[in-house]
Amino acid sequence: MISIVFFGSHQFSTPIFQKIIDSGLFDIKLVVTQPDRPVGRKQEIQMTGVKMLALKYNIPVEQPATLKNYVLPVTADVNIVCKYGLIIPESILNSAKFGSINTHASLLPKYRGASPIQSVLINGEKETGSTIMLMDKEMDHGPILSQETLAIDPNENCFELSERLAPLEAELLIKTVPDFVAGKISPQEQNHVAATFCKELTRDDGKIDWTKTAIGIYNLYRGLTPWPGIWTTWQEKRLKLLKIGLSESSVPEGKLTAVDGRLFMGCGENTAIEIFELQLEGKNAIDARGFINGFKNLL
RNA sequence: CGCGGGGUAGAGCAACCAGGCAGCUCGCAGGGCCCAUAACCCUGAGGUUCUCGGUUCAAAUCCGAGCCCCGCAA
Repeated sequence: MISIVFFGSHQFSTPIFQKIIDSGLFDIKLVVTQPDRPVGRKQEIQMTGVKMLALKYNIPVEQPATLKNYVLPVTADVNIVCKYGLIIPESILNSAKFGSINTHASLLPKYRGASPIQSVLINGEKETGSTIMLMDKEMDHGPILSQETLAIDPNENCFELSERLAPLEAELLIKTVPDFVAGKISPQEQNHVAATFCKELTRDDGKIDWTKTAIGIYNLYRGLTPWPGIWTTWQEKRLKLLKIGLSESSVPEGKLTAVDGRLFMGCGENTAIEIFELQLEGKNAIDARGFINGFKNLL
């Protein structure tokens, strides 16, 4: 059995970790995940999903705050890293017998970085995929072991795409690792000149630029749903647009407009979106109809 | 004690600051108009104004305490 140390912190890592456990192919010696952190308005301390799983299966957990000078208490055949969230020093990467393997939710060398799933949607890509690769000291830079492509539905959002990508990635991973350890795969160097990058997203990335076209804004919406979501300002307040769609209507750019009980916003180049569900700062989320009824005199 | 908005009819809002019959847009029920309608006209039902206490002749409104929802922030 192949012994592994699993590194993961993000929500996306949880189903993949589950799959690794369920496969029964691996001897999981240790889980490394980020420290429990305060979350939400009440700042309640919460552990990562990966840690919850580890506890459930009685797997030892380490949560170093930093990996500087950190030494793994065990060594394994392979380190598997899946959205751990911190840069892992070379000394740790090289501590495993066969090295460290990373999963990345894009068709590398495209979309290296922290937000591949969001970014492909924002850019309106038609396809994406999963890549399993060896890690080196640069981010998402190592030789590729395997890759699989997935077509993107023009209307799916980040959550839905993640839900489809995660099992694909998990399958590919548990197939690739044993083959690699058995020497059946020769790693392929990435075509570094073709590399593109995506940064970590913040709430500010969800602020809508109404001079962009409707399709651009719709893609932003898809990429940032459910987090951090897209928003604009209205009556000096933050207005989140929770559910929108493309529209053929012709309405003024950047102006919230009600027509026949439906809500529209004009975008660049005479395009428009329709808003179905929205939320004003300090208020609950409501549908377009309720919004129009309440703010009729302001629309 | 991180900052801020809010709780009023089934939904969304107004009235609160300067206390005096609780209102608007929808929805719902009934009726009318129409070839017909989610359109239009008329009528109606539906409220412990989050809870508890205080001030007052009088509290949705002012004061105090509590519960709940939400936007930031992390």
